Amino acid sequence: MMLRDFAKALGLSQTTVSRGLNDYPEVNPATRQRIREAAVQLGYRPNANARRLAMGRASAIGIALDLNAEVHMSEFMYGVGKSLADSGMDILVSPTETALDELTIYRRLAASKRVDAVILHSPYPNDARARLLTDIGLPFIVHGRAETEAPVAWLDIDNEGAFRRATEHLLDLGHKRIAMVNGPEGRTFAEHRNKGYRDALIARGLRPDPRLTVHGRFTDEIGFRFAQSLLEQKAAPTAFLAGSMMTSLGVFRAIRSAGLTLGRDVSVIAHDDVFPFLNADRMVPTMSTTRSSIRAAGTRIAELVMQLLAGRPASEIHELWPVELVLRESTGPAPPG
Amino acid sequence: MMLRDFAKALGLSQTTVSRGLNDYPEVNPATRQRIREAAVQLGYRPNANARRLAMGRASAIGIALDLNAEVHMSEFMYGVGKSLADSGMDILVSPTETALDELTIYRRLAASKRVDAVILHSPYPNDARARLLTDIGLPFIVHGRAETEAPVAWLDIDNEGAFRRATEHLLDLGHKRIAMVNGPEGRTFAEHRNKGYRDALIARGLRPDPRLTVHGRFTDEIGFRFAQSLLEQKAAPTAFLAGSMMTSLGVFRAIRSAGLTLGRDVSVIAHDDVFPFLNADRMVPTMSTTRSSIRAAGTRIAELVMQLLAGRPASEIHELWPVELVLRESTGPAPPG
DNA sequence: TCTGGAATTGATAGCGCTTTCAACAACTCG
DNA sequence: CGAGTTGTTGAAAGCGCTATCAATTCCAGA
Repeated sequence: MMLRDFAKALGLSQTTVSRGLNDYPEVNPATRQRIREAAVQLGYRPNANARRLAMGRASAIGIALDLNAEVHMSEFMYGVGKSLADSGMDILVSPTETALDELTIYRRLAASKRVDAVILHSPYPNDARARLLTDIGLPFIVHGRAETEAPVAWLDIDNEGAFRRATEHLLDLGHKRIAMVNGPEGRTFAEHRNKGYRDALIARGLRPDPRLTVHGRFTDEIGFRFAQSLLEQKAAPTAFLAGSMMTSLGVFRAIRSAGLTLGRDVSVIAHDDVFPFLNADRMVPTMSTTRSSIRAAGTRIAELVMQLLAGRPASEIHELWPVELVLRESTGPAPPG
Repeated sequence: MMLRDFAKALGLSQTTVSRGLNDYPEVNPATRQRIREAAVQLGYRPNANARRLAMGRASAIGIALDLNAEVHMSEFMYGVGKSLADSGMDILVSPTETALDELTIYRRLAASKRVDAVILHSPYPNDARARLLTDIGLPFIVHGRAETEAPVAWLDIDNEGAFRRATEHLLDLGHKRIAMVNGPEGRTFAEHRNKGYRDALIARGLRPDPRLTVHGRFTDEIGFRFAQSLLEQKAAPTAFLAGSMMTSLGVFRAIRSAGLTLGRDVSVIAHDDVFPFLNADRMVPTMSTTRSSIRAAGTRIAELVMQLLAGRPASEIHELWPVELVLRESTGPAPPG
C-alpha cells in the first residue's frame, strides 16, 4: 500500500492526503480526521526513504558506539531512543574503536546524508571530532564539554562539583589519604573530576599525591588492581573515589580481600550512572555515590538535538546538570590512627 | 556535490558513473578506475536516501534495544556493526521495554520500509515476535532459538551443552549440592541451560532441588541475594553456576561476605559473554567460565543476515556454536564433609 | 446578483539516485 | 567488405513521497 493507492481509496489526491498526515494547516479538519482514521485502518505508513529524499532530511541521528564505553552507551542510547521514538527520528549506530575511526565515520555519514546530526561523546578538551564536524557542517551536540572556536551545543554533568563535594565529604569524615580511580586520561570529564578532587584537597591544605590517582577504562579489574596495590602499603588510603560503578566493584573486592571492612576501615564513594543492572542502593553494604542518570541525559540530549535542527543556535544550547551526592553505608568516619 | 555534478566533472553520463561505482561488469576497467579515483578525490558519495528509494531497499537492519539486556546488546551490536560497516548497511536501534513494544516497533519498521531485516534476541520457545515477523514478511534472524511453524534463520550457542558440561565438571570435583543463578524465566536460552544442568545431575542419580535454582535478570544483586540466602543455610551448596558475569560478581561477594574462600570452600562457574569491561581471566581469583563471545556472534549474524537478504533460504541458516569450558581458579574439589 | 477573498483541494514538478532500453563504436568472421 | 557480435556509453523513465502553484468552491459584503 502506497500513497497513490491510499489516496485513491479515500477518493482524495495524494497532495491532500500527504498534507493531512503531515499536519498542514490548510486541510479541512474533517478531511484530516478521515485521513488519519483511514491510515490506521488500512495500515498506511509513508515510505520513509521516499520521504527523506523528498524532504532532503535524513530523519536520523548518528551515534558512534565506542568500544571503550559500551556499557554507558547502551544505557544512554536507550534514553535517546525513548525521546526520539515519537518524532519519527531514527538512531543510527556505528561502532568505533578509535577516535580516528570516528572521523571517517562522520565524514561518511555527512557525505551520504545518512543523518541530520550526531551526538558526540566523552570529548577531549580540544576535540578533533568536534573540529571536523564543525568544518563539514554536520550539526552535533556534545555529551560532555569540548572547548572549540565555534560555539558548540552541549549537555554535561557537573563532574568537577561532584568530585569536589565527594572529596570534601570524605575530608569531613576525617579521611586524609584519599585515592581516586579516575576515567581515561585526557577526556574532559576525567580532567574535571581531577580538578574537583584536587581543589578540595588543596582547600584543606593537603597536597594531592599523584600515586593515589590512576587513570584508565572503567573496568572492574583496574579498580581491583589499583586498590589492592595501595592497600598493602604502609600508609594505605582510608578512602577511595571511583569513577564508575564498575571500578568500584573492583575496589570493593580489593578491600574485602585485604580483610578490611567497607564503610568502616575503608570508605568508598563511586560515581553512579544509574545502570539497571548494578544498583548502588541494593548492594551490601549500600554504596555511597555521586549520582546522575545517563539515560536521562540521553533523553534530554535528544530533545536538544531536535531544537538544534529546528534552528535554535548552538550557542544557546548549554546545560550543566548538578550531580547528587547520595550517602549510604560505604562511607564512614576515618578509622583512628 | 551530487551525481550530476560529479558526472559532469568527469565528462561522463550519470549512468556510467553510477555503474562504475556499483560494480557493474559492463563498464570499461579504465573508466571505472577513473571514476573510483575521482570519487575519492572529489569526495563524492551517493545520497543514501535517493539510493534507497531507487533500489527499493532500506540498506539497514533493525535491532530492538531491550532494557533488560542492555549490557549484552551493546557488545553484540558492536560485533554486528563491525561486519556491516563495509557493506553500506546501517544499524537502526529502537529501544523497547516490553515484548509488546517490540511488536509495534517491528510493524512500524516494516510498514515504512526503514529496514530490510531485523535481528531478534533472547527469544521464547514460542515467540510472538517471530510469528509477527513471519506474518508481515519482514526478514529476520534469531539470536538464540525459537520454534515456529515456518522455517527461521538462527544462530545460537550450545547453552544446554555448556551447562551440562559445567555441571558434570563440578560433579567430577565431588560437589553434590550445586546451585544455579539462571537467566529470565521462559527464555529459550534459560530453559536450555536448565535442561543441561538438570540432565547432568539426573545422569549421576541426583535429584535437582528447585530451591537451588533461581531465575532473574542478569544483575549483580540477584546473584548476591540468592547466594547469600543459600550460604547461610545448613546444607549450603558448595558450588554455583552463574548465568552471566554480572550475577557471578554477586555470588562472588556473597561467598566472601560469608567468610568463605572462592575456589576452595565454594566453587563457581559463570557464563562469560566476553565483555571488555569484565575479564574473567584477570579477576582474582580468576574465574572458571563457559565462554562464548557475544560480539563474535553479532559479527557472524550480520553475515548471515546478508546471506538471508541475498536469497539464501532461512531453512538453511542454522548455526549452533559450541561453548568452551575454561577452568580457572574459581573451581576446585568439593570441601570434605 | 455579482465579486473578491478565504478555505480547500489537485495537478505536477522535483528530490538524487538506479536501471531499462537504445545507441554507437569496435571487432570478428565468412 | 557487409552483417552480426561484443563492449561500452547515454537518454530517460521511474522509485514514492513533498511542495509549489493553479484551480475550485464557498461566502461575506456591496
